[in-house]
Amino acid sequence: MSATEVAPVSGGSAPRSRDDVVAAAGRLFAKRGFHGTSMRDLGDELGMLGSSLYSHVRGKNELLVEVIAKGAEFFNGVVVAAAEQTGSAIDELRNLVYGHVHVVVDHIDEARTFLFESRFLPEANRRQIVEMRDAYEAAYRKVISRGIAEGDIAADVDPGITAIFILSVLNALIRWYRPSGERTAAEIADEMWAFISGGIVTGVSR
Amino acid sequence: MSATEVAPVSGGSAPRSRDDVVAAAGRLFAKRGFHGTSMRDLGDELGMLGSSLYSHVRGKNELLVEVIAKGAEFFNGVVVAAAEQTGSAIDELRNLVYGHVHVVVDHIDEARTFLFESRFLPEANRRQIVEMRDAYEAAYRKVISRGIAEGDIAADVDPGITAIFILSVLNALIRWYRPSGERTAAEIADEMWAFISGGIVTGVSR
DNA sequence: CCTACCGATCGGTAGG
DNA sequence: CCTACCGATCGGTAGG
Repeated sequence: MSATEVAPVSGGSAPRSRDDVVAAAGRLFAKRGFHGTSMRDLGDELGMLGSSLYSHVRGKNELLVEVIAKGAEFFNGVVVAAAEQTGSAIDELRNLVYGHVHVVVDHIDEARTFLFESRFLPEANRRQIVEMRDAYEAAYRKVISRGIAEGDIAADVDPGITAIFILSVLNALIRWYRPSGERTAAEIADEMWAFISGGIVTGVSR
Repeated sequence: MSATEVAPVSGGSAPRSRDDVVAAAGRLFAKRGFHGTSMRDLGDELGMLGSSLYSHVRGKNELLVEVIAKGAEFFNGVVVAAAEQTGSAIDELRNLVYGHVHVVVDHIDEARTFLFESRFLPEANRRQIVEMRDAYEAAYRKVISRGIAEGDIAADVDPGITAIFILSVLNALIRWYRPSGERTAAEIADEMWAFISGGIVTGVSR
C-alpha cells in the first residue's frame, strides 16, 4: 500500500483503477508472456478475482493492446523529440540512441511487452505495430543517410542494414537490463554510443 | 511428401519419427511460442491427433527441452570449433561471429526457440541453459581481452559490455532473418563484422 | 496412431 | 468487486 492511501476499516484494500490493471498486466506479460499469464494470475497480482477484471476491461486482448500501445507511444516520442532538434545527423542519431535507452530503463515492462508479445496482438493491431516499427527503423535509416551526406558517417556504410544493427544493440537492452545492475542509464548509453560510433578494432582502414 | 517416400496405398501418410515430432515442435514453438502451441496444434502439423504424440514423447515440456537442447548444441559447437583454431584473437572473434550467423541461418527454428522460449523451461533445465549462455558470453569476453593484449583491440574497450553488444547484434539476427531475404549468410556475416569491428563514424579518435 | 475419455484451467458472462 | 457459473480447450491417460 502506498503512503498516500488511507487504511481501509478492516482488512480490505483500496479499489484499483483501470491504469492499475494495465500496469499490472504489463508486469506479468513482460515476465511470463501473454499466453503464460491468465486473467486469474492477473487478478491475484491485484488482490482480486480474475472475473472482477472485466469491470475494468473488455477482455485480455484489450490489455495486450493497451500495454503495447503505451510502449509504442514512448518509443515514438523519442523519434518526434529528436526530429524537433536542429543539429548535425550525428547529434540527432546520438539523441535517438540516448532517448531509446531512457525509454527502456524507465518503462521496462511496456518495452518488453512491446518487443516480445506484439506477435500475439489481434491482426489489425499487430499490423499497426509493424508499421510503427518500420517507421522507427526508417528514422534511423534517414539520419544515417544524412550523416553520410554531411561527411560524418563513412560513405561505404549501408543505411538499411546499419539501422538494423544499431537497433539490435538498443533492443537487446530490453533483454539484459536489470534495474539492480551496476550501470546507470547514462553510462549504458555512453558505452552503446562508443560501440556504435567507433567499433572496436584499432586503426581500422574504412 | 518427400521424393524418397513411397506413396501409401490409399490416402494415409507415412509414420512419423520422434525426430519429425521434435522438428515440428521447433517450427511451431518458434512461430507461435511455447504457450501459444497446443499438443493438438502440433498434432495437426503432423497429420495426427494431439493424443497420439504421447507415443513419441512423454509430454510437452520434454519437447521444449529437446528443441532448446538442439539449439544450445549448435551454438556451443561454434565456440568449440573457434577454440580449436590457432590464430590471433581477431581471427577467433571473426570465426565466432561467422559461426553464429551460420547457426542462425541453418537452424532458425531451434535458434528462435532457444532465445525466446528458454524462460518457460522447467527450472532445472532453465538453469542449465542460463549457465550455457553465460559460458558463451564468457568466450566472447575472453577473446576480446586477448585482442586487447595483442594490441588489435582498443585498450579502452570494456570486454564485458562489449561482449554483450556483439551478442546483441548476433542474436537480433534471430529476429529479423528471413530465408527469403536478399542477403546470403556470408554477406550478412561480412556486414556484421564490418559494423562490429569498425563502427560507423569516420576518423574516430579512439 | 486412434477411440474415448479425465480433471484442471482457460477466457468470459449474468446478476448482484 | 464478488458469487456462481458456462462452454471450450488444455495437457495427459487407458486401452487397444
